[in-house]
Parts: sequence; structure tokens; C-alpha cells
Amino acid sequence: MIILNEASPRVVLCVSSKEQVEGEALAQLMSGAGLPGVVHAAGLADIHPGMGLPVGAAYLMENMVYPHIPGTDAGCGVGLWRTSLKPGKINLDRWSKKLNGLDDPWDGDTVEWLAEFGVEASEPDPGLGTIGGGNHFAELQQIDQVFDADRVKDLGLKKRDVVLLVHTGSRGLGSALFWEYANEGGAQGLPGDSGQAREFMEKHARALDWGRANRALVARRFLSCLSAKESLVADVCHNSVEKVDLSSKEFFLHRKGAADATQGPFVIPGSRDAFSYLVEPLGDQRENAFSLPHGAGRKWPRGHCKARLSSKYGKSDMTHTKLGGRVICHDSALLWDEAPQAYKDIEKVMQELEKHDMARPVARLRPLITYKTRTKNRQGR
DNA sequence: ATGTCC
Repeated sequence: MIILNEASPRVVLCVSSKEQVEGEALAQLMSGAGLPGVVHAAGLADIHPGMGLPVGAAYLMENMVYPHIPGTDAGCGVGLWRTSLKPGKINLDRWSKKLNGLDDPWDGDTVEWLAEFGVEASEPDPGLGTIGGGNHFAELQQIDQVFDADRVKDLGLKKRDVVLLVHTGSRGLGSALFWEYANEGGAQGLPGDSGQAREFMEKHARALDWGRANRALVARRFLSCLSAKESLVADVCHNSVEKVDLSSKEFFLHRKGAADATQGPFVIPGSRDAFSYLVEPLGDQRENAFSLPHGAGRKWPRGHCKARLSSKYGKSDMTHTKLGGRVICHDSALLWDEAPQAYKDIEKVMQELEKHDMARPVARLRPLITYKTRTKNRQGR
């Protein structure tokens, strides 16, 4: 743990040495910490440069709400489901062929689905139940190693279970919310006691619920393709603004690529050619602003990846991983952009968490099939 | 990140 600023605001970096973090990410963290209202800023072990502000950071604010900190995908998060797929019947090629229609609008009743998650809607929503782009995915995994058998059992899991990890968010809804506030105070921030802030927080809460509903529907649709059933194990958001009470005072906790550490066990995904970890938060989580890393962290910016990799690797190297997994991504630009090589080492993130007693591993998850999209290339790349 | 830009 590195203290970058002792107080007013307190700024901490949850790593062992500053050299692990890009200068740009550090500068962005300090810039975020300089925003009016910040009392505490924390850079997490997966911190990396983002658009203006770093990804992998949390800010505790007094009487200020900043819509642009969670960004264009408020409600984004990672959910884990146990599946009814039998460990002894794993067949990656057969299962991969069956994963169809996931990029199309769902043919069920989205209004009814949203209502189950507390979201009122009047019209069918073609985006609900779709994964989206960027770093979003649905990944079939298998429990590969158990560190705490009792905890695994408590969570309803068995040691060789096939599980499904879903990383997506609020799609067009969160994007629209971001742009609604982008031009009117989004970056300058809204006074916490203003009507604007209250209105934003209400719409934001809807985006969080929508994101949760979306991950659940992606899980349902994915497993329907495989004639399997699911049950929720954990679902934790990493882009959000949360109203919190601390020593009988109210604050707004902003998270950008920072998992909520107060919701119990959750999964920190590695890259698609690395393990993911089911972890349990430890201690009071105060120094790290009640937040934990949401992944391994990007190493290379999007758009730089193809040039760095395509001379060394072919497309089949990108779709068949060293860990033996399959990757379904018919969008060529996305296939390169989200290459495992573009990400840092999840093992280092785990080492930092254990070293600082922030979280402990409960189980290690091995990727089997990473589903991104069956839609062909985006334009302009 | 984005029913994104034709």
C-alpha cells in the first residue's frame, strides 16, 4: 500500500511499488483526487489509464456527484452462475456450435424480465440480454482449484462445477444516461444536495438494476442454447455512484472499474487465457474505499493490439487459447483488441490482494468457452 | 463503453 497523499484528500495506491503503475494512470488518479469534494481516493491493483480518469479507482466524495466517473456504462459488472452442465460431459466444440442467436434481440418479454429486477419499462427492449462490445463477454468456466472448500459449499458450488461468468452492463441505457449529463455538469459534478444530483441518482439506480437484469438474461440465454439451467452465485457492479453513510455522515462513493467490496464474494476475471478468481473480501475495506480490482487491468490500449500481435499470431491462435479454451469472436478488430496479451497478469493482482489482506481466493476458475460476438466486423477499423 | 459513423 502506497500513500500518495496523507490527508485532504487521502490518496492511496493499493500496490507494493509505484513502478507497477503507468505514470499516466498515476497522474489521472491524482487528477481525480483533485476534484472538488474528494475526501479519499484509492487506486486499485488493476489501475490503468482511461479516458481522462483511470480505470480501477474509487473516490469518496463529500456532497458531490460526478456522472462522468462511472462513465458510459454505469451498472457494468460481473456475475457468476452455477450451471447444470455435467463436468464429465464437457465438449467445447459441440457446445461452441450451439451458442447461437445471442447477438439478436431476445424473443421473450423484456418488460416482464425487467420487472423481476425492479425496473419499470413500458416497451420491449431489444438490447436486454445482449453482451455488447469492448471487454464484455460471457465465459463458460470450470472450477479448477478450490482454496476454501467450506466457502465453496456455502455458495452452492461443487469442486468440479461448470460455471458461467458474465461481464456486461447497461448497454444503450447507461450510454444515454452518460450523454444526458455529459454536457450539463457531468464533468464539473453536481452538488450532492441538488435536484439534478437526486434525479441523476434515481436514473443511475435504474441503470444498475438494468445491468443486473441484463447479466442474468445473458446467462439464461447462453445456457438455454446448451439446454442447461443456472443459479446465481454472485453479481457485483464495478461502475457506479453509491450513497454511503460513514460515521453518521453521508458520502458519495464513485467507482470506475472498481468492484464493490461490500457485497460478499465475487469474481475477478483474468484475461480469456488466464484464470479468474472467486474471492472473498477481507477486513473493513476502508483504506481501499470499499472497493477491489475488477480484473487484471489492460496493458495495451485498444487499437494498438492488432499491430503488435498479427505478425506473430494467426487468427486460430486467437480462437484457441493455451489453457485449452475456445474463443467465439467473429468481429476481427475485437478479437485482437481483447487478446490475452493485451492484459496484465491476474496472478499479480491476486498477490497484491493477499499481501495486503484485502481479499482471499476461494476458488480458481479455468476458461472453457469465451463468447464475444458472432456478428461480423465493426466499421472503421 | 455505445440499437456508435455511412
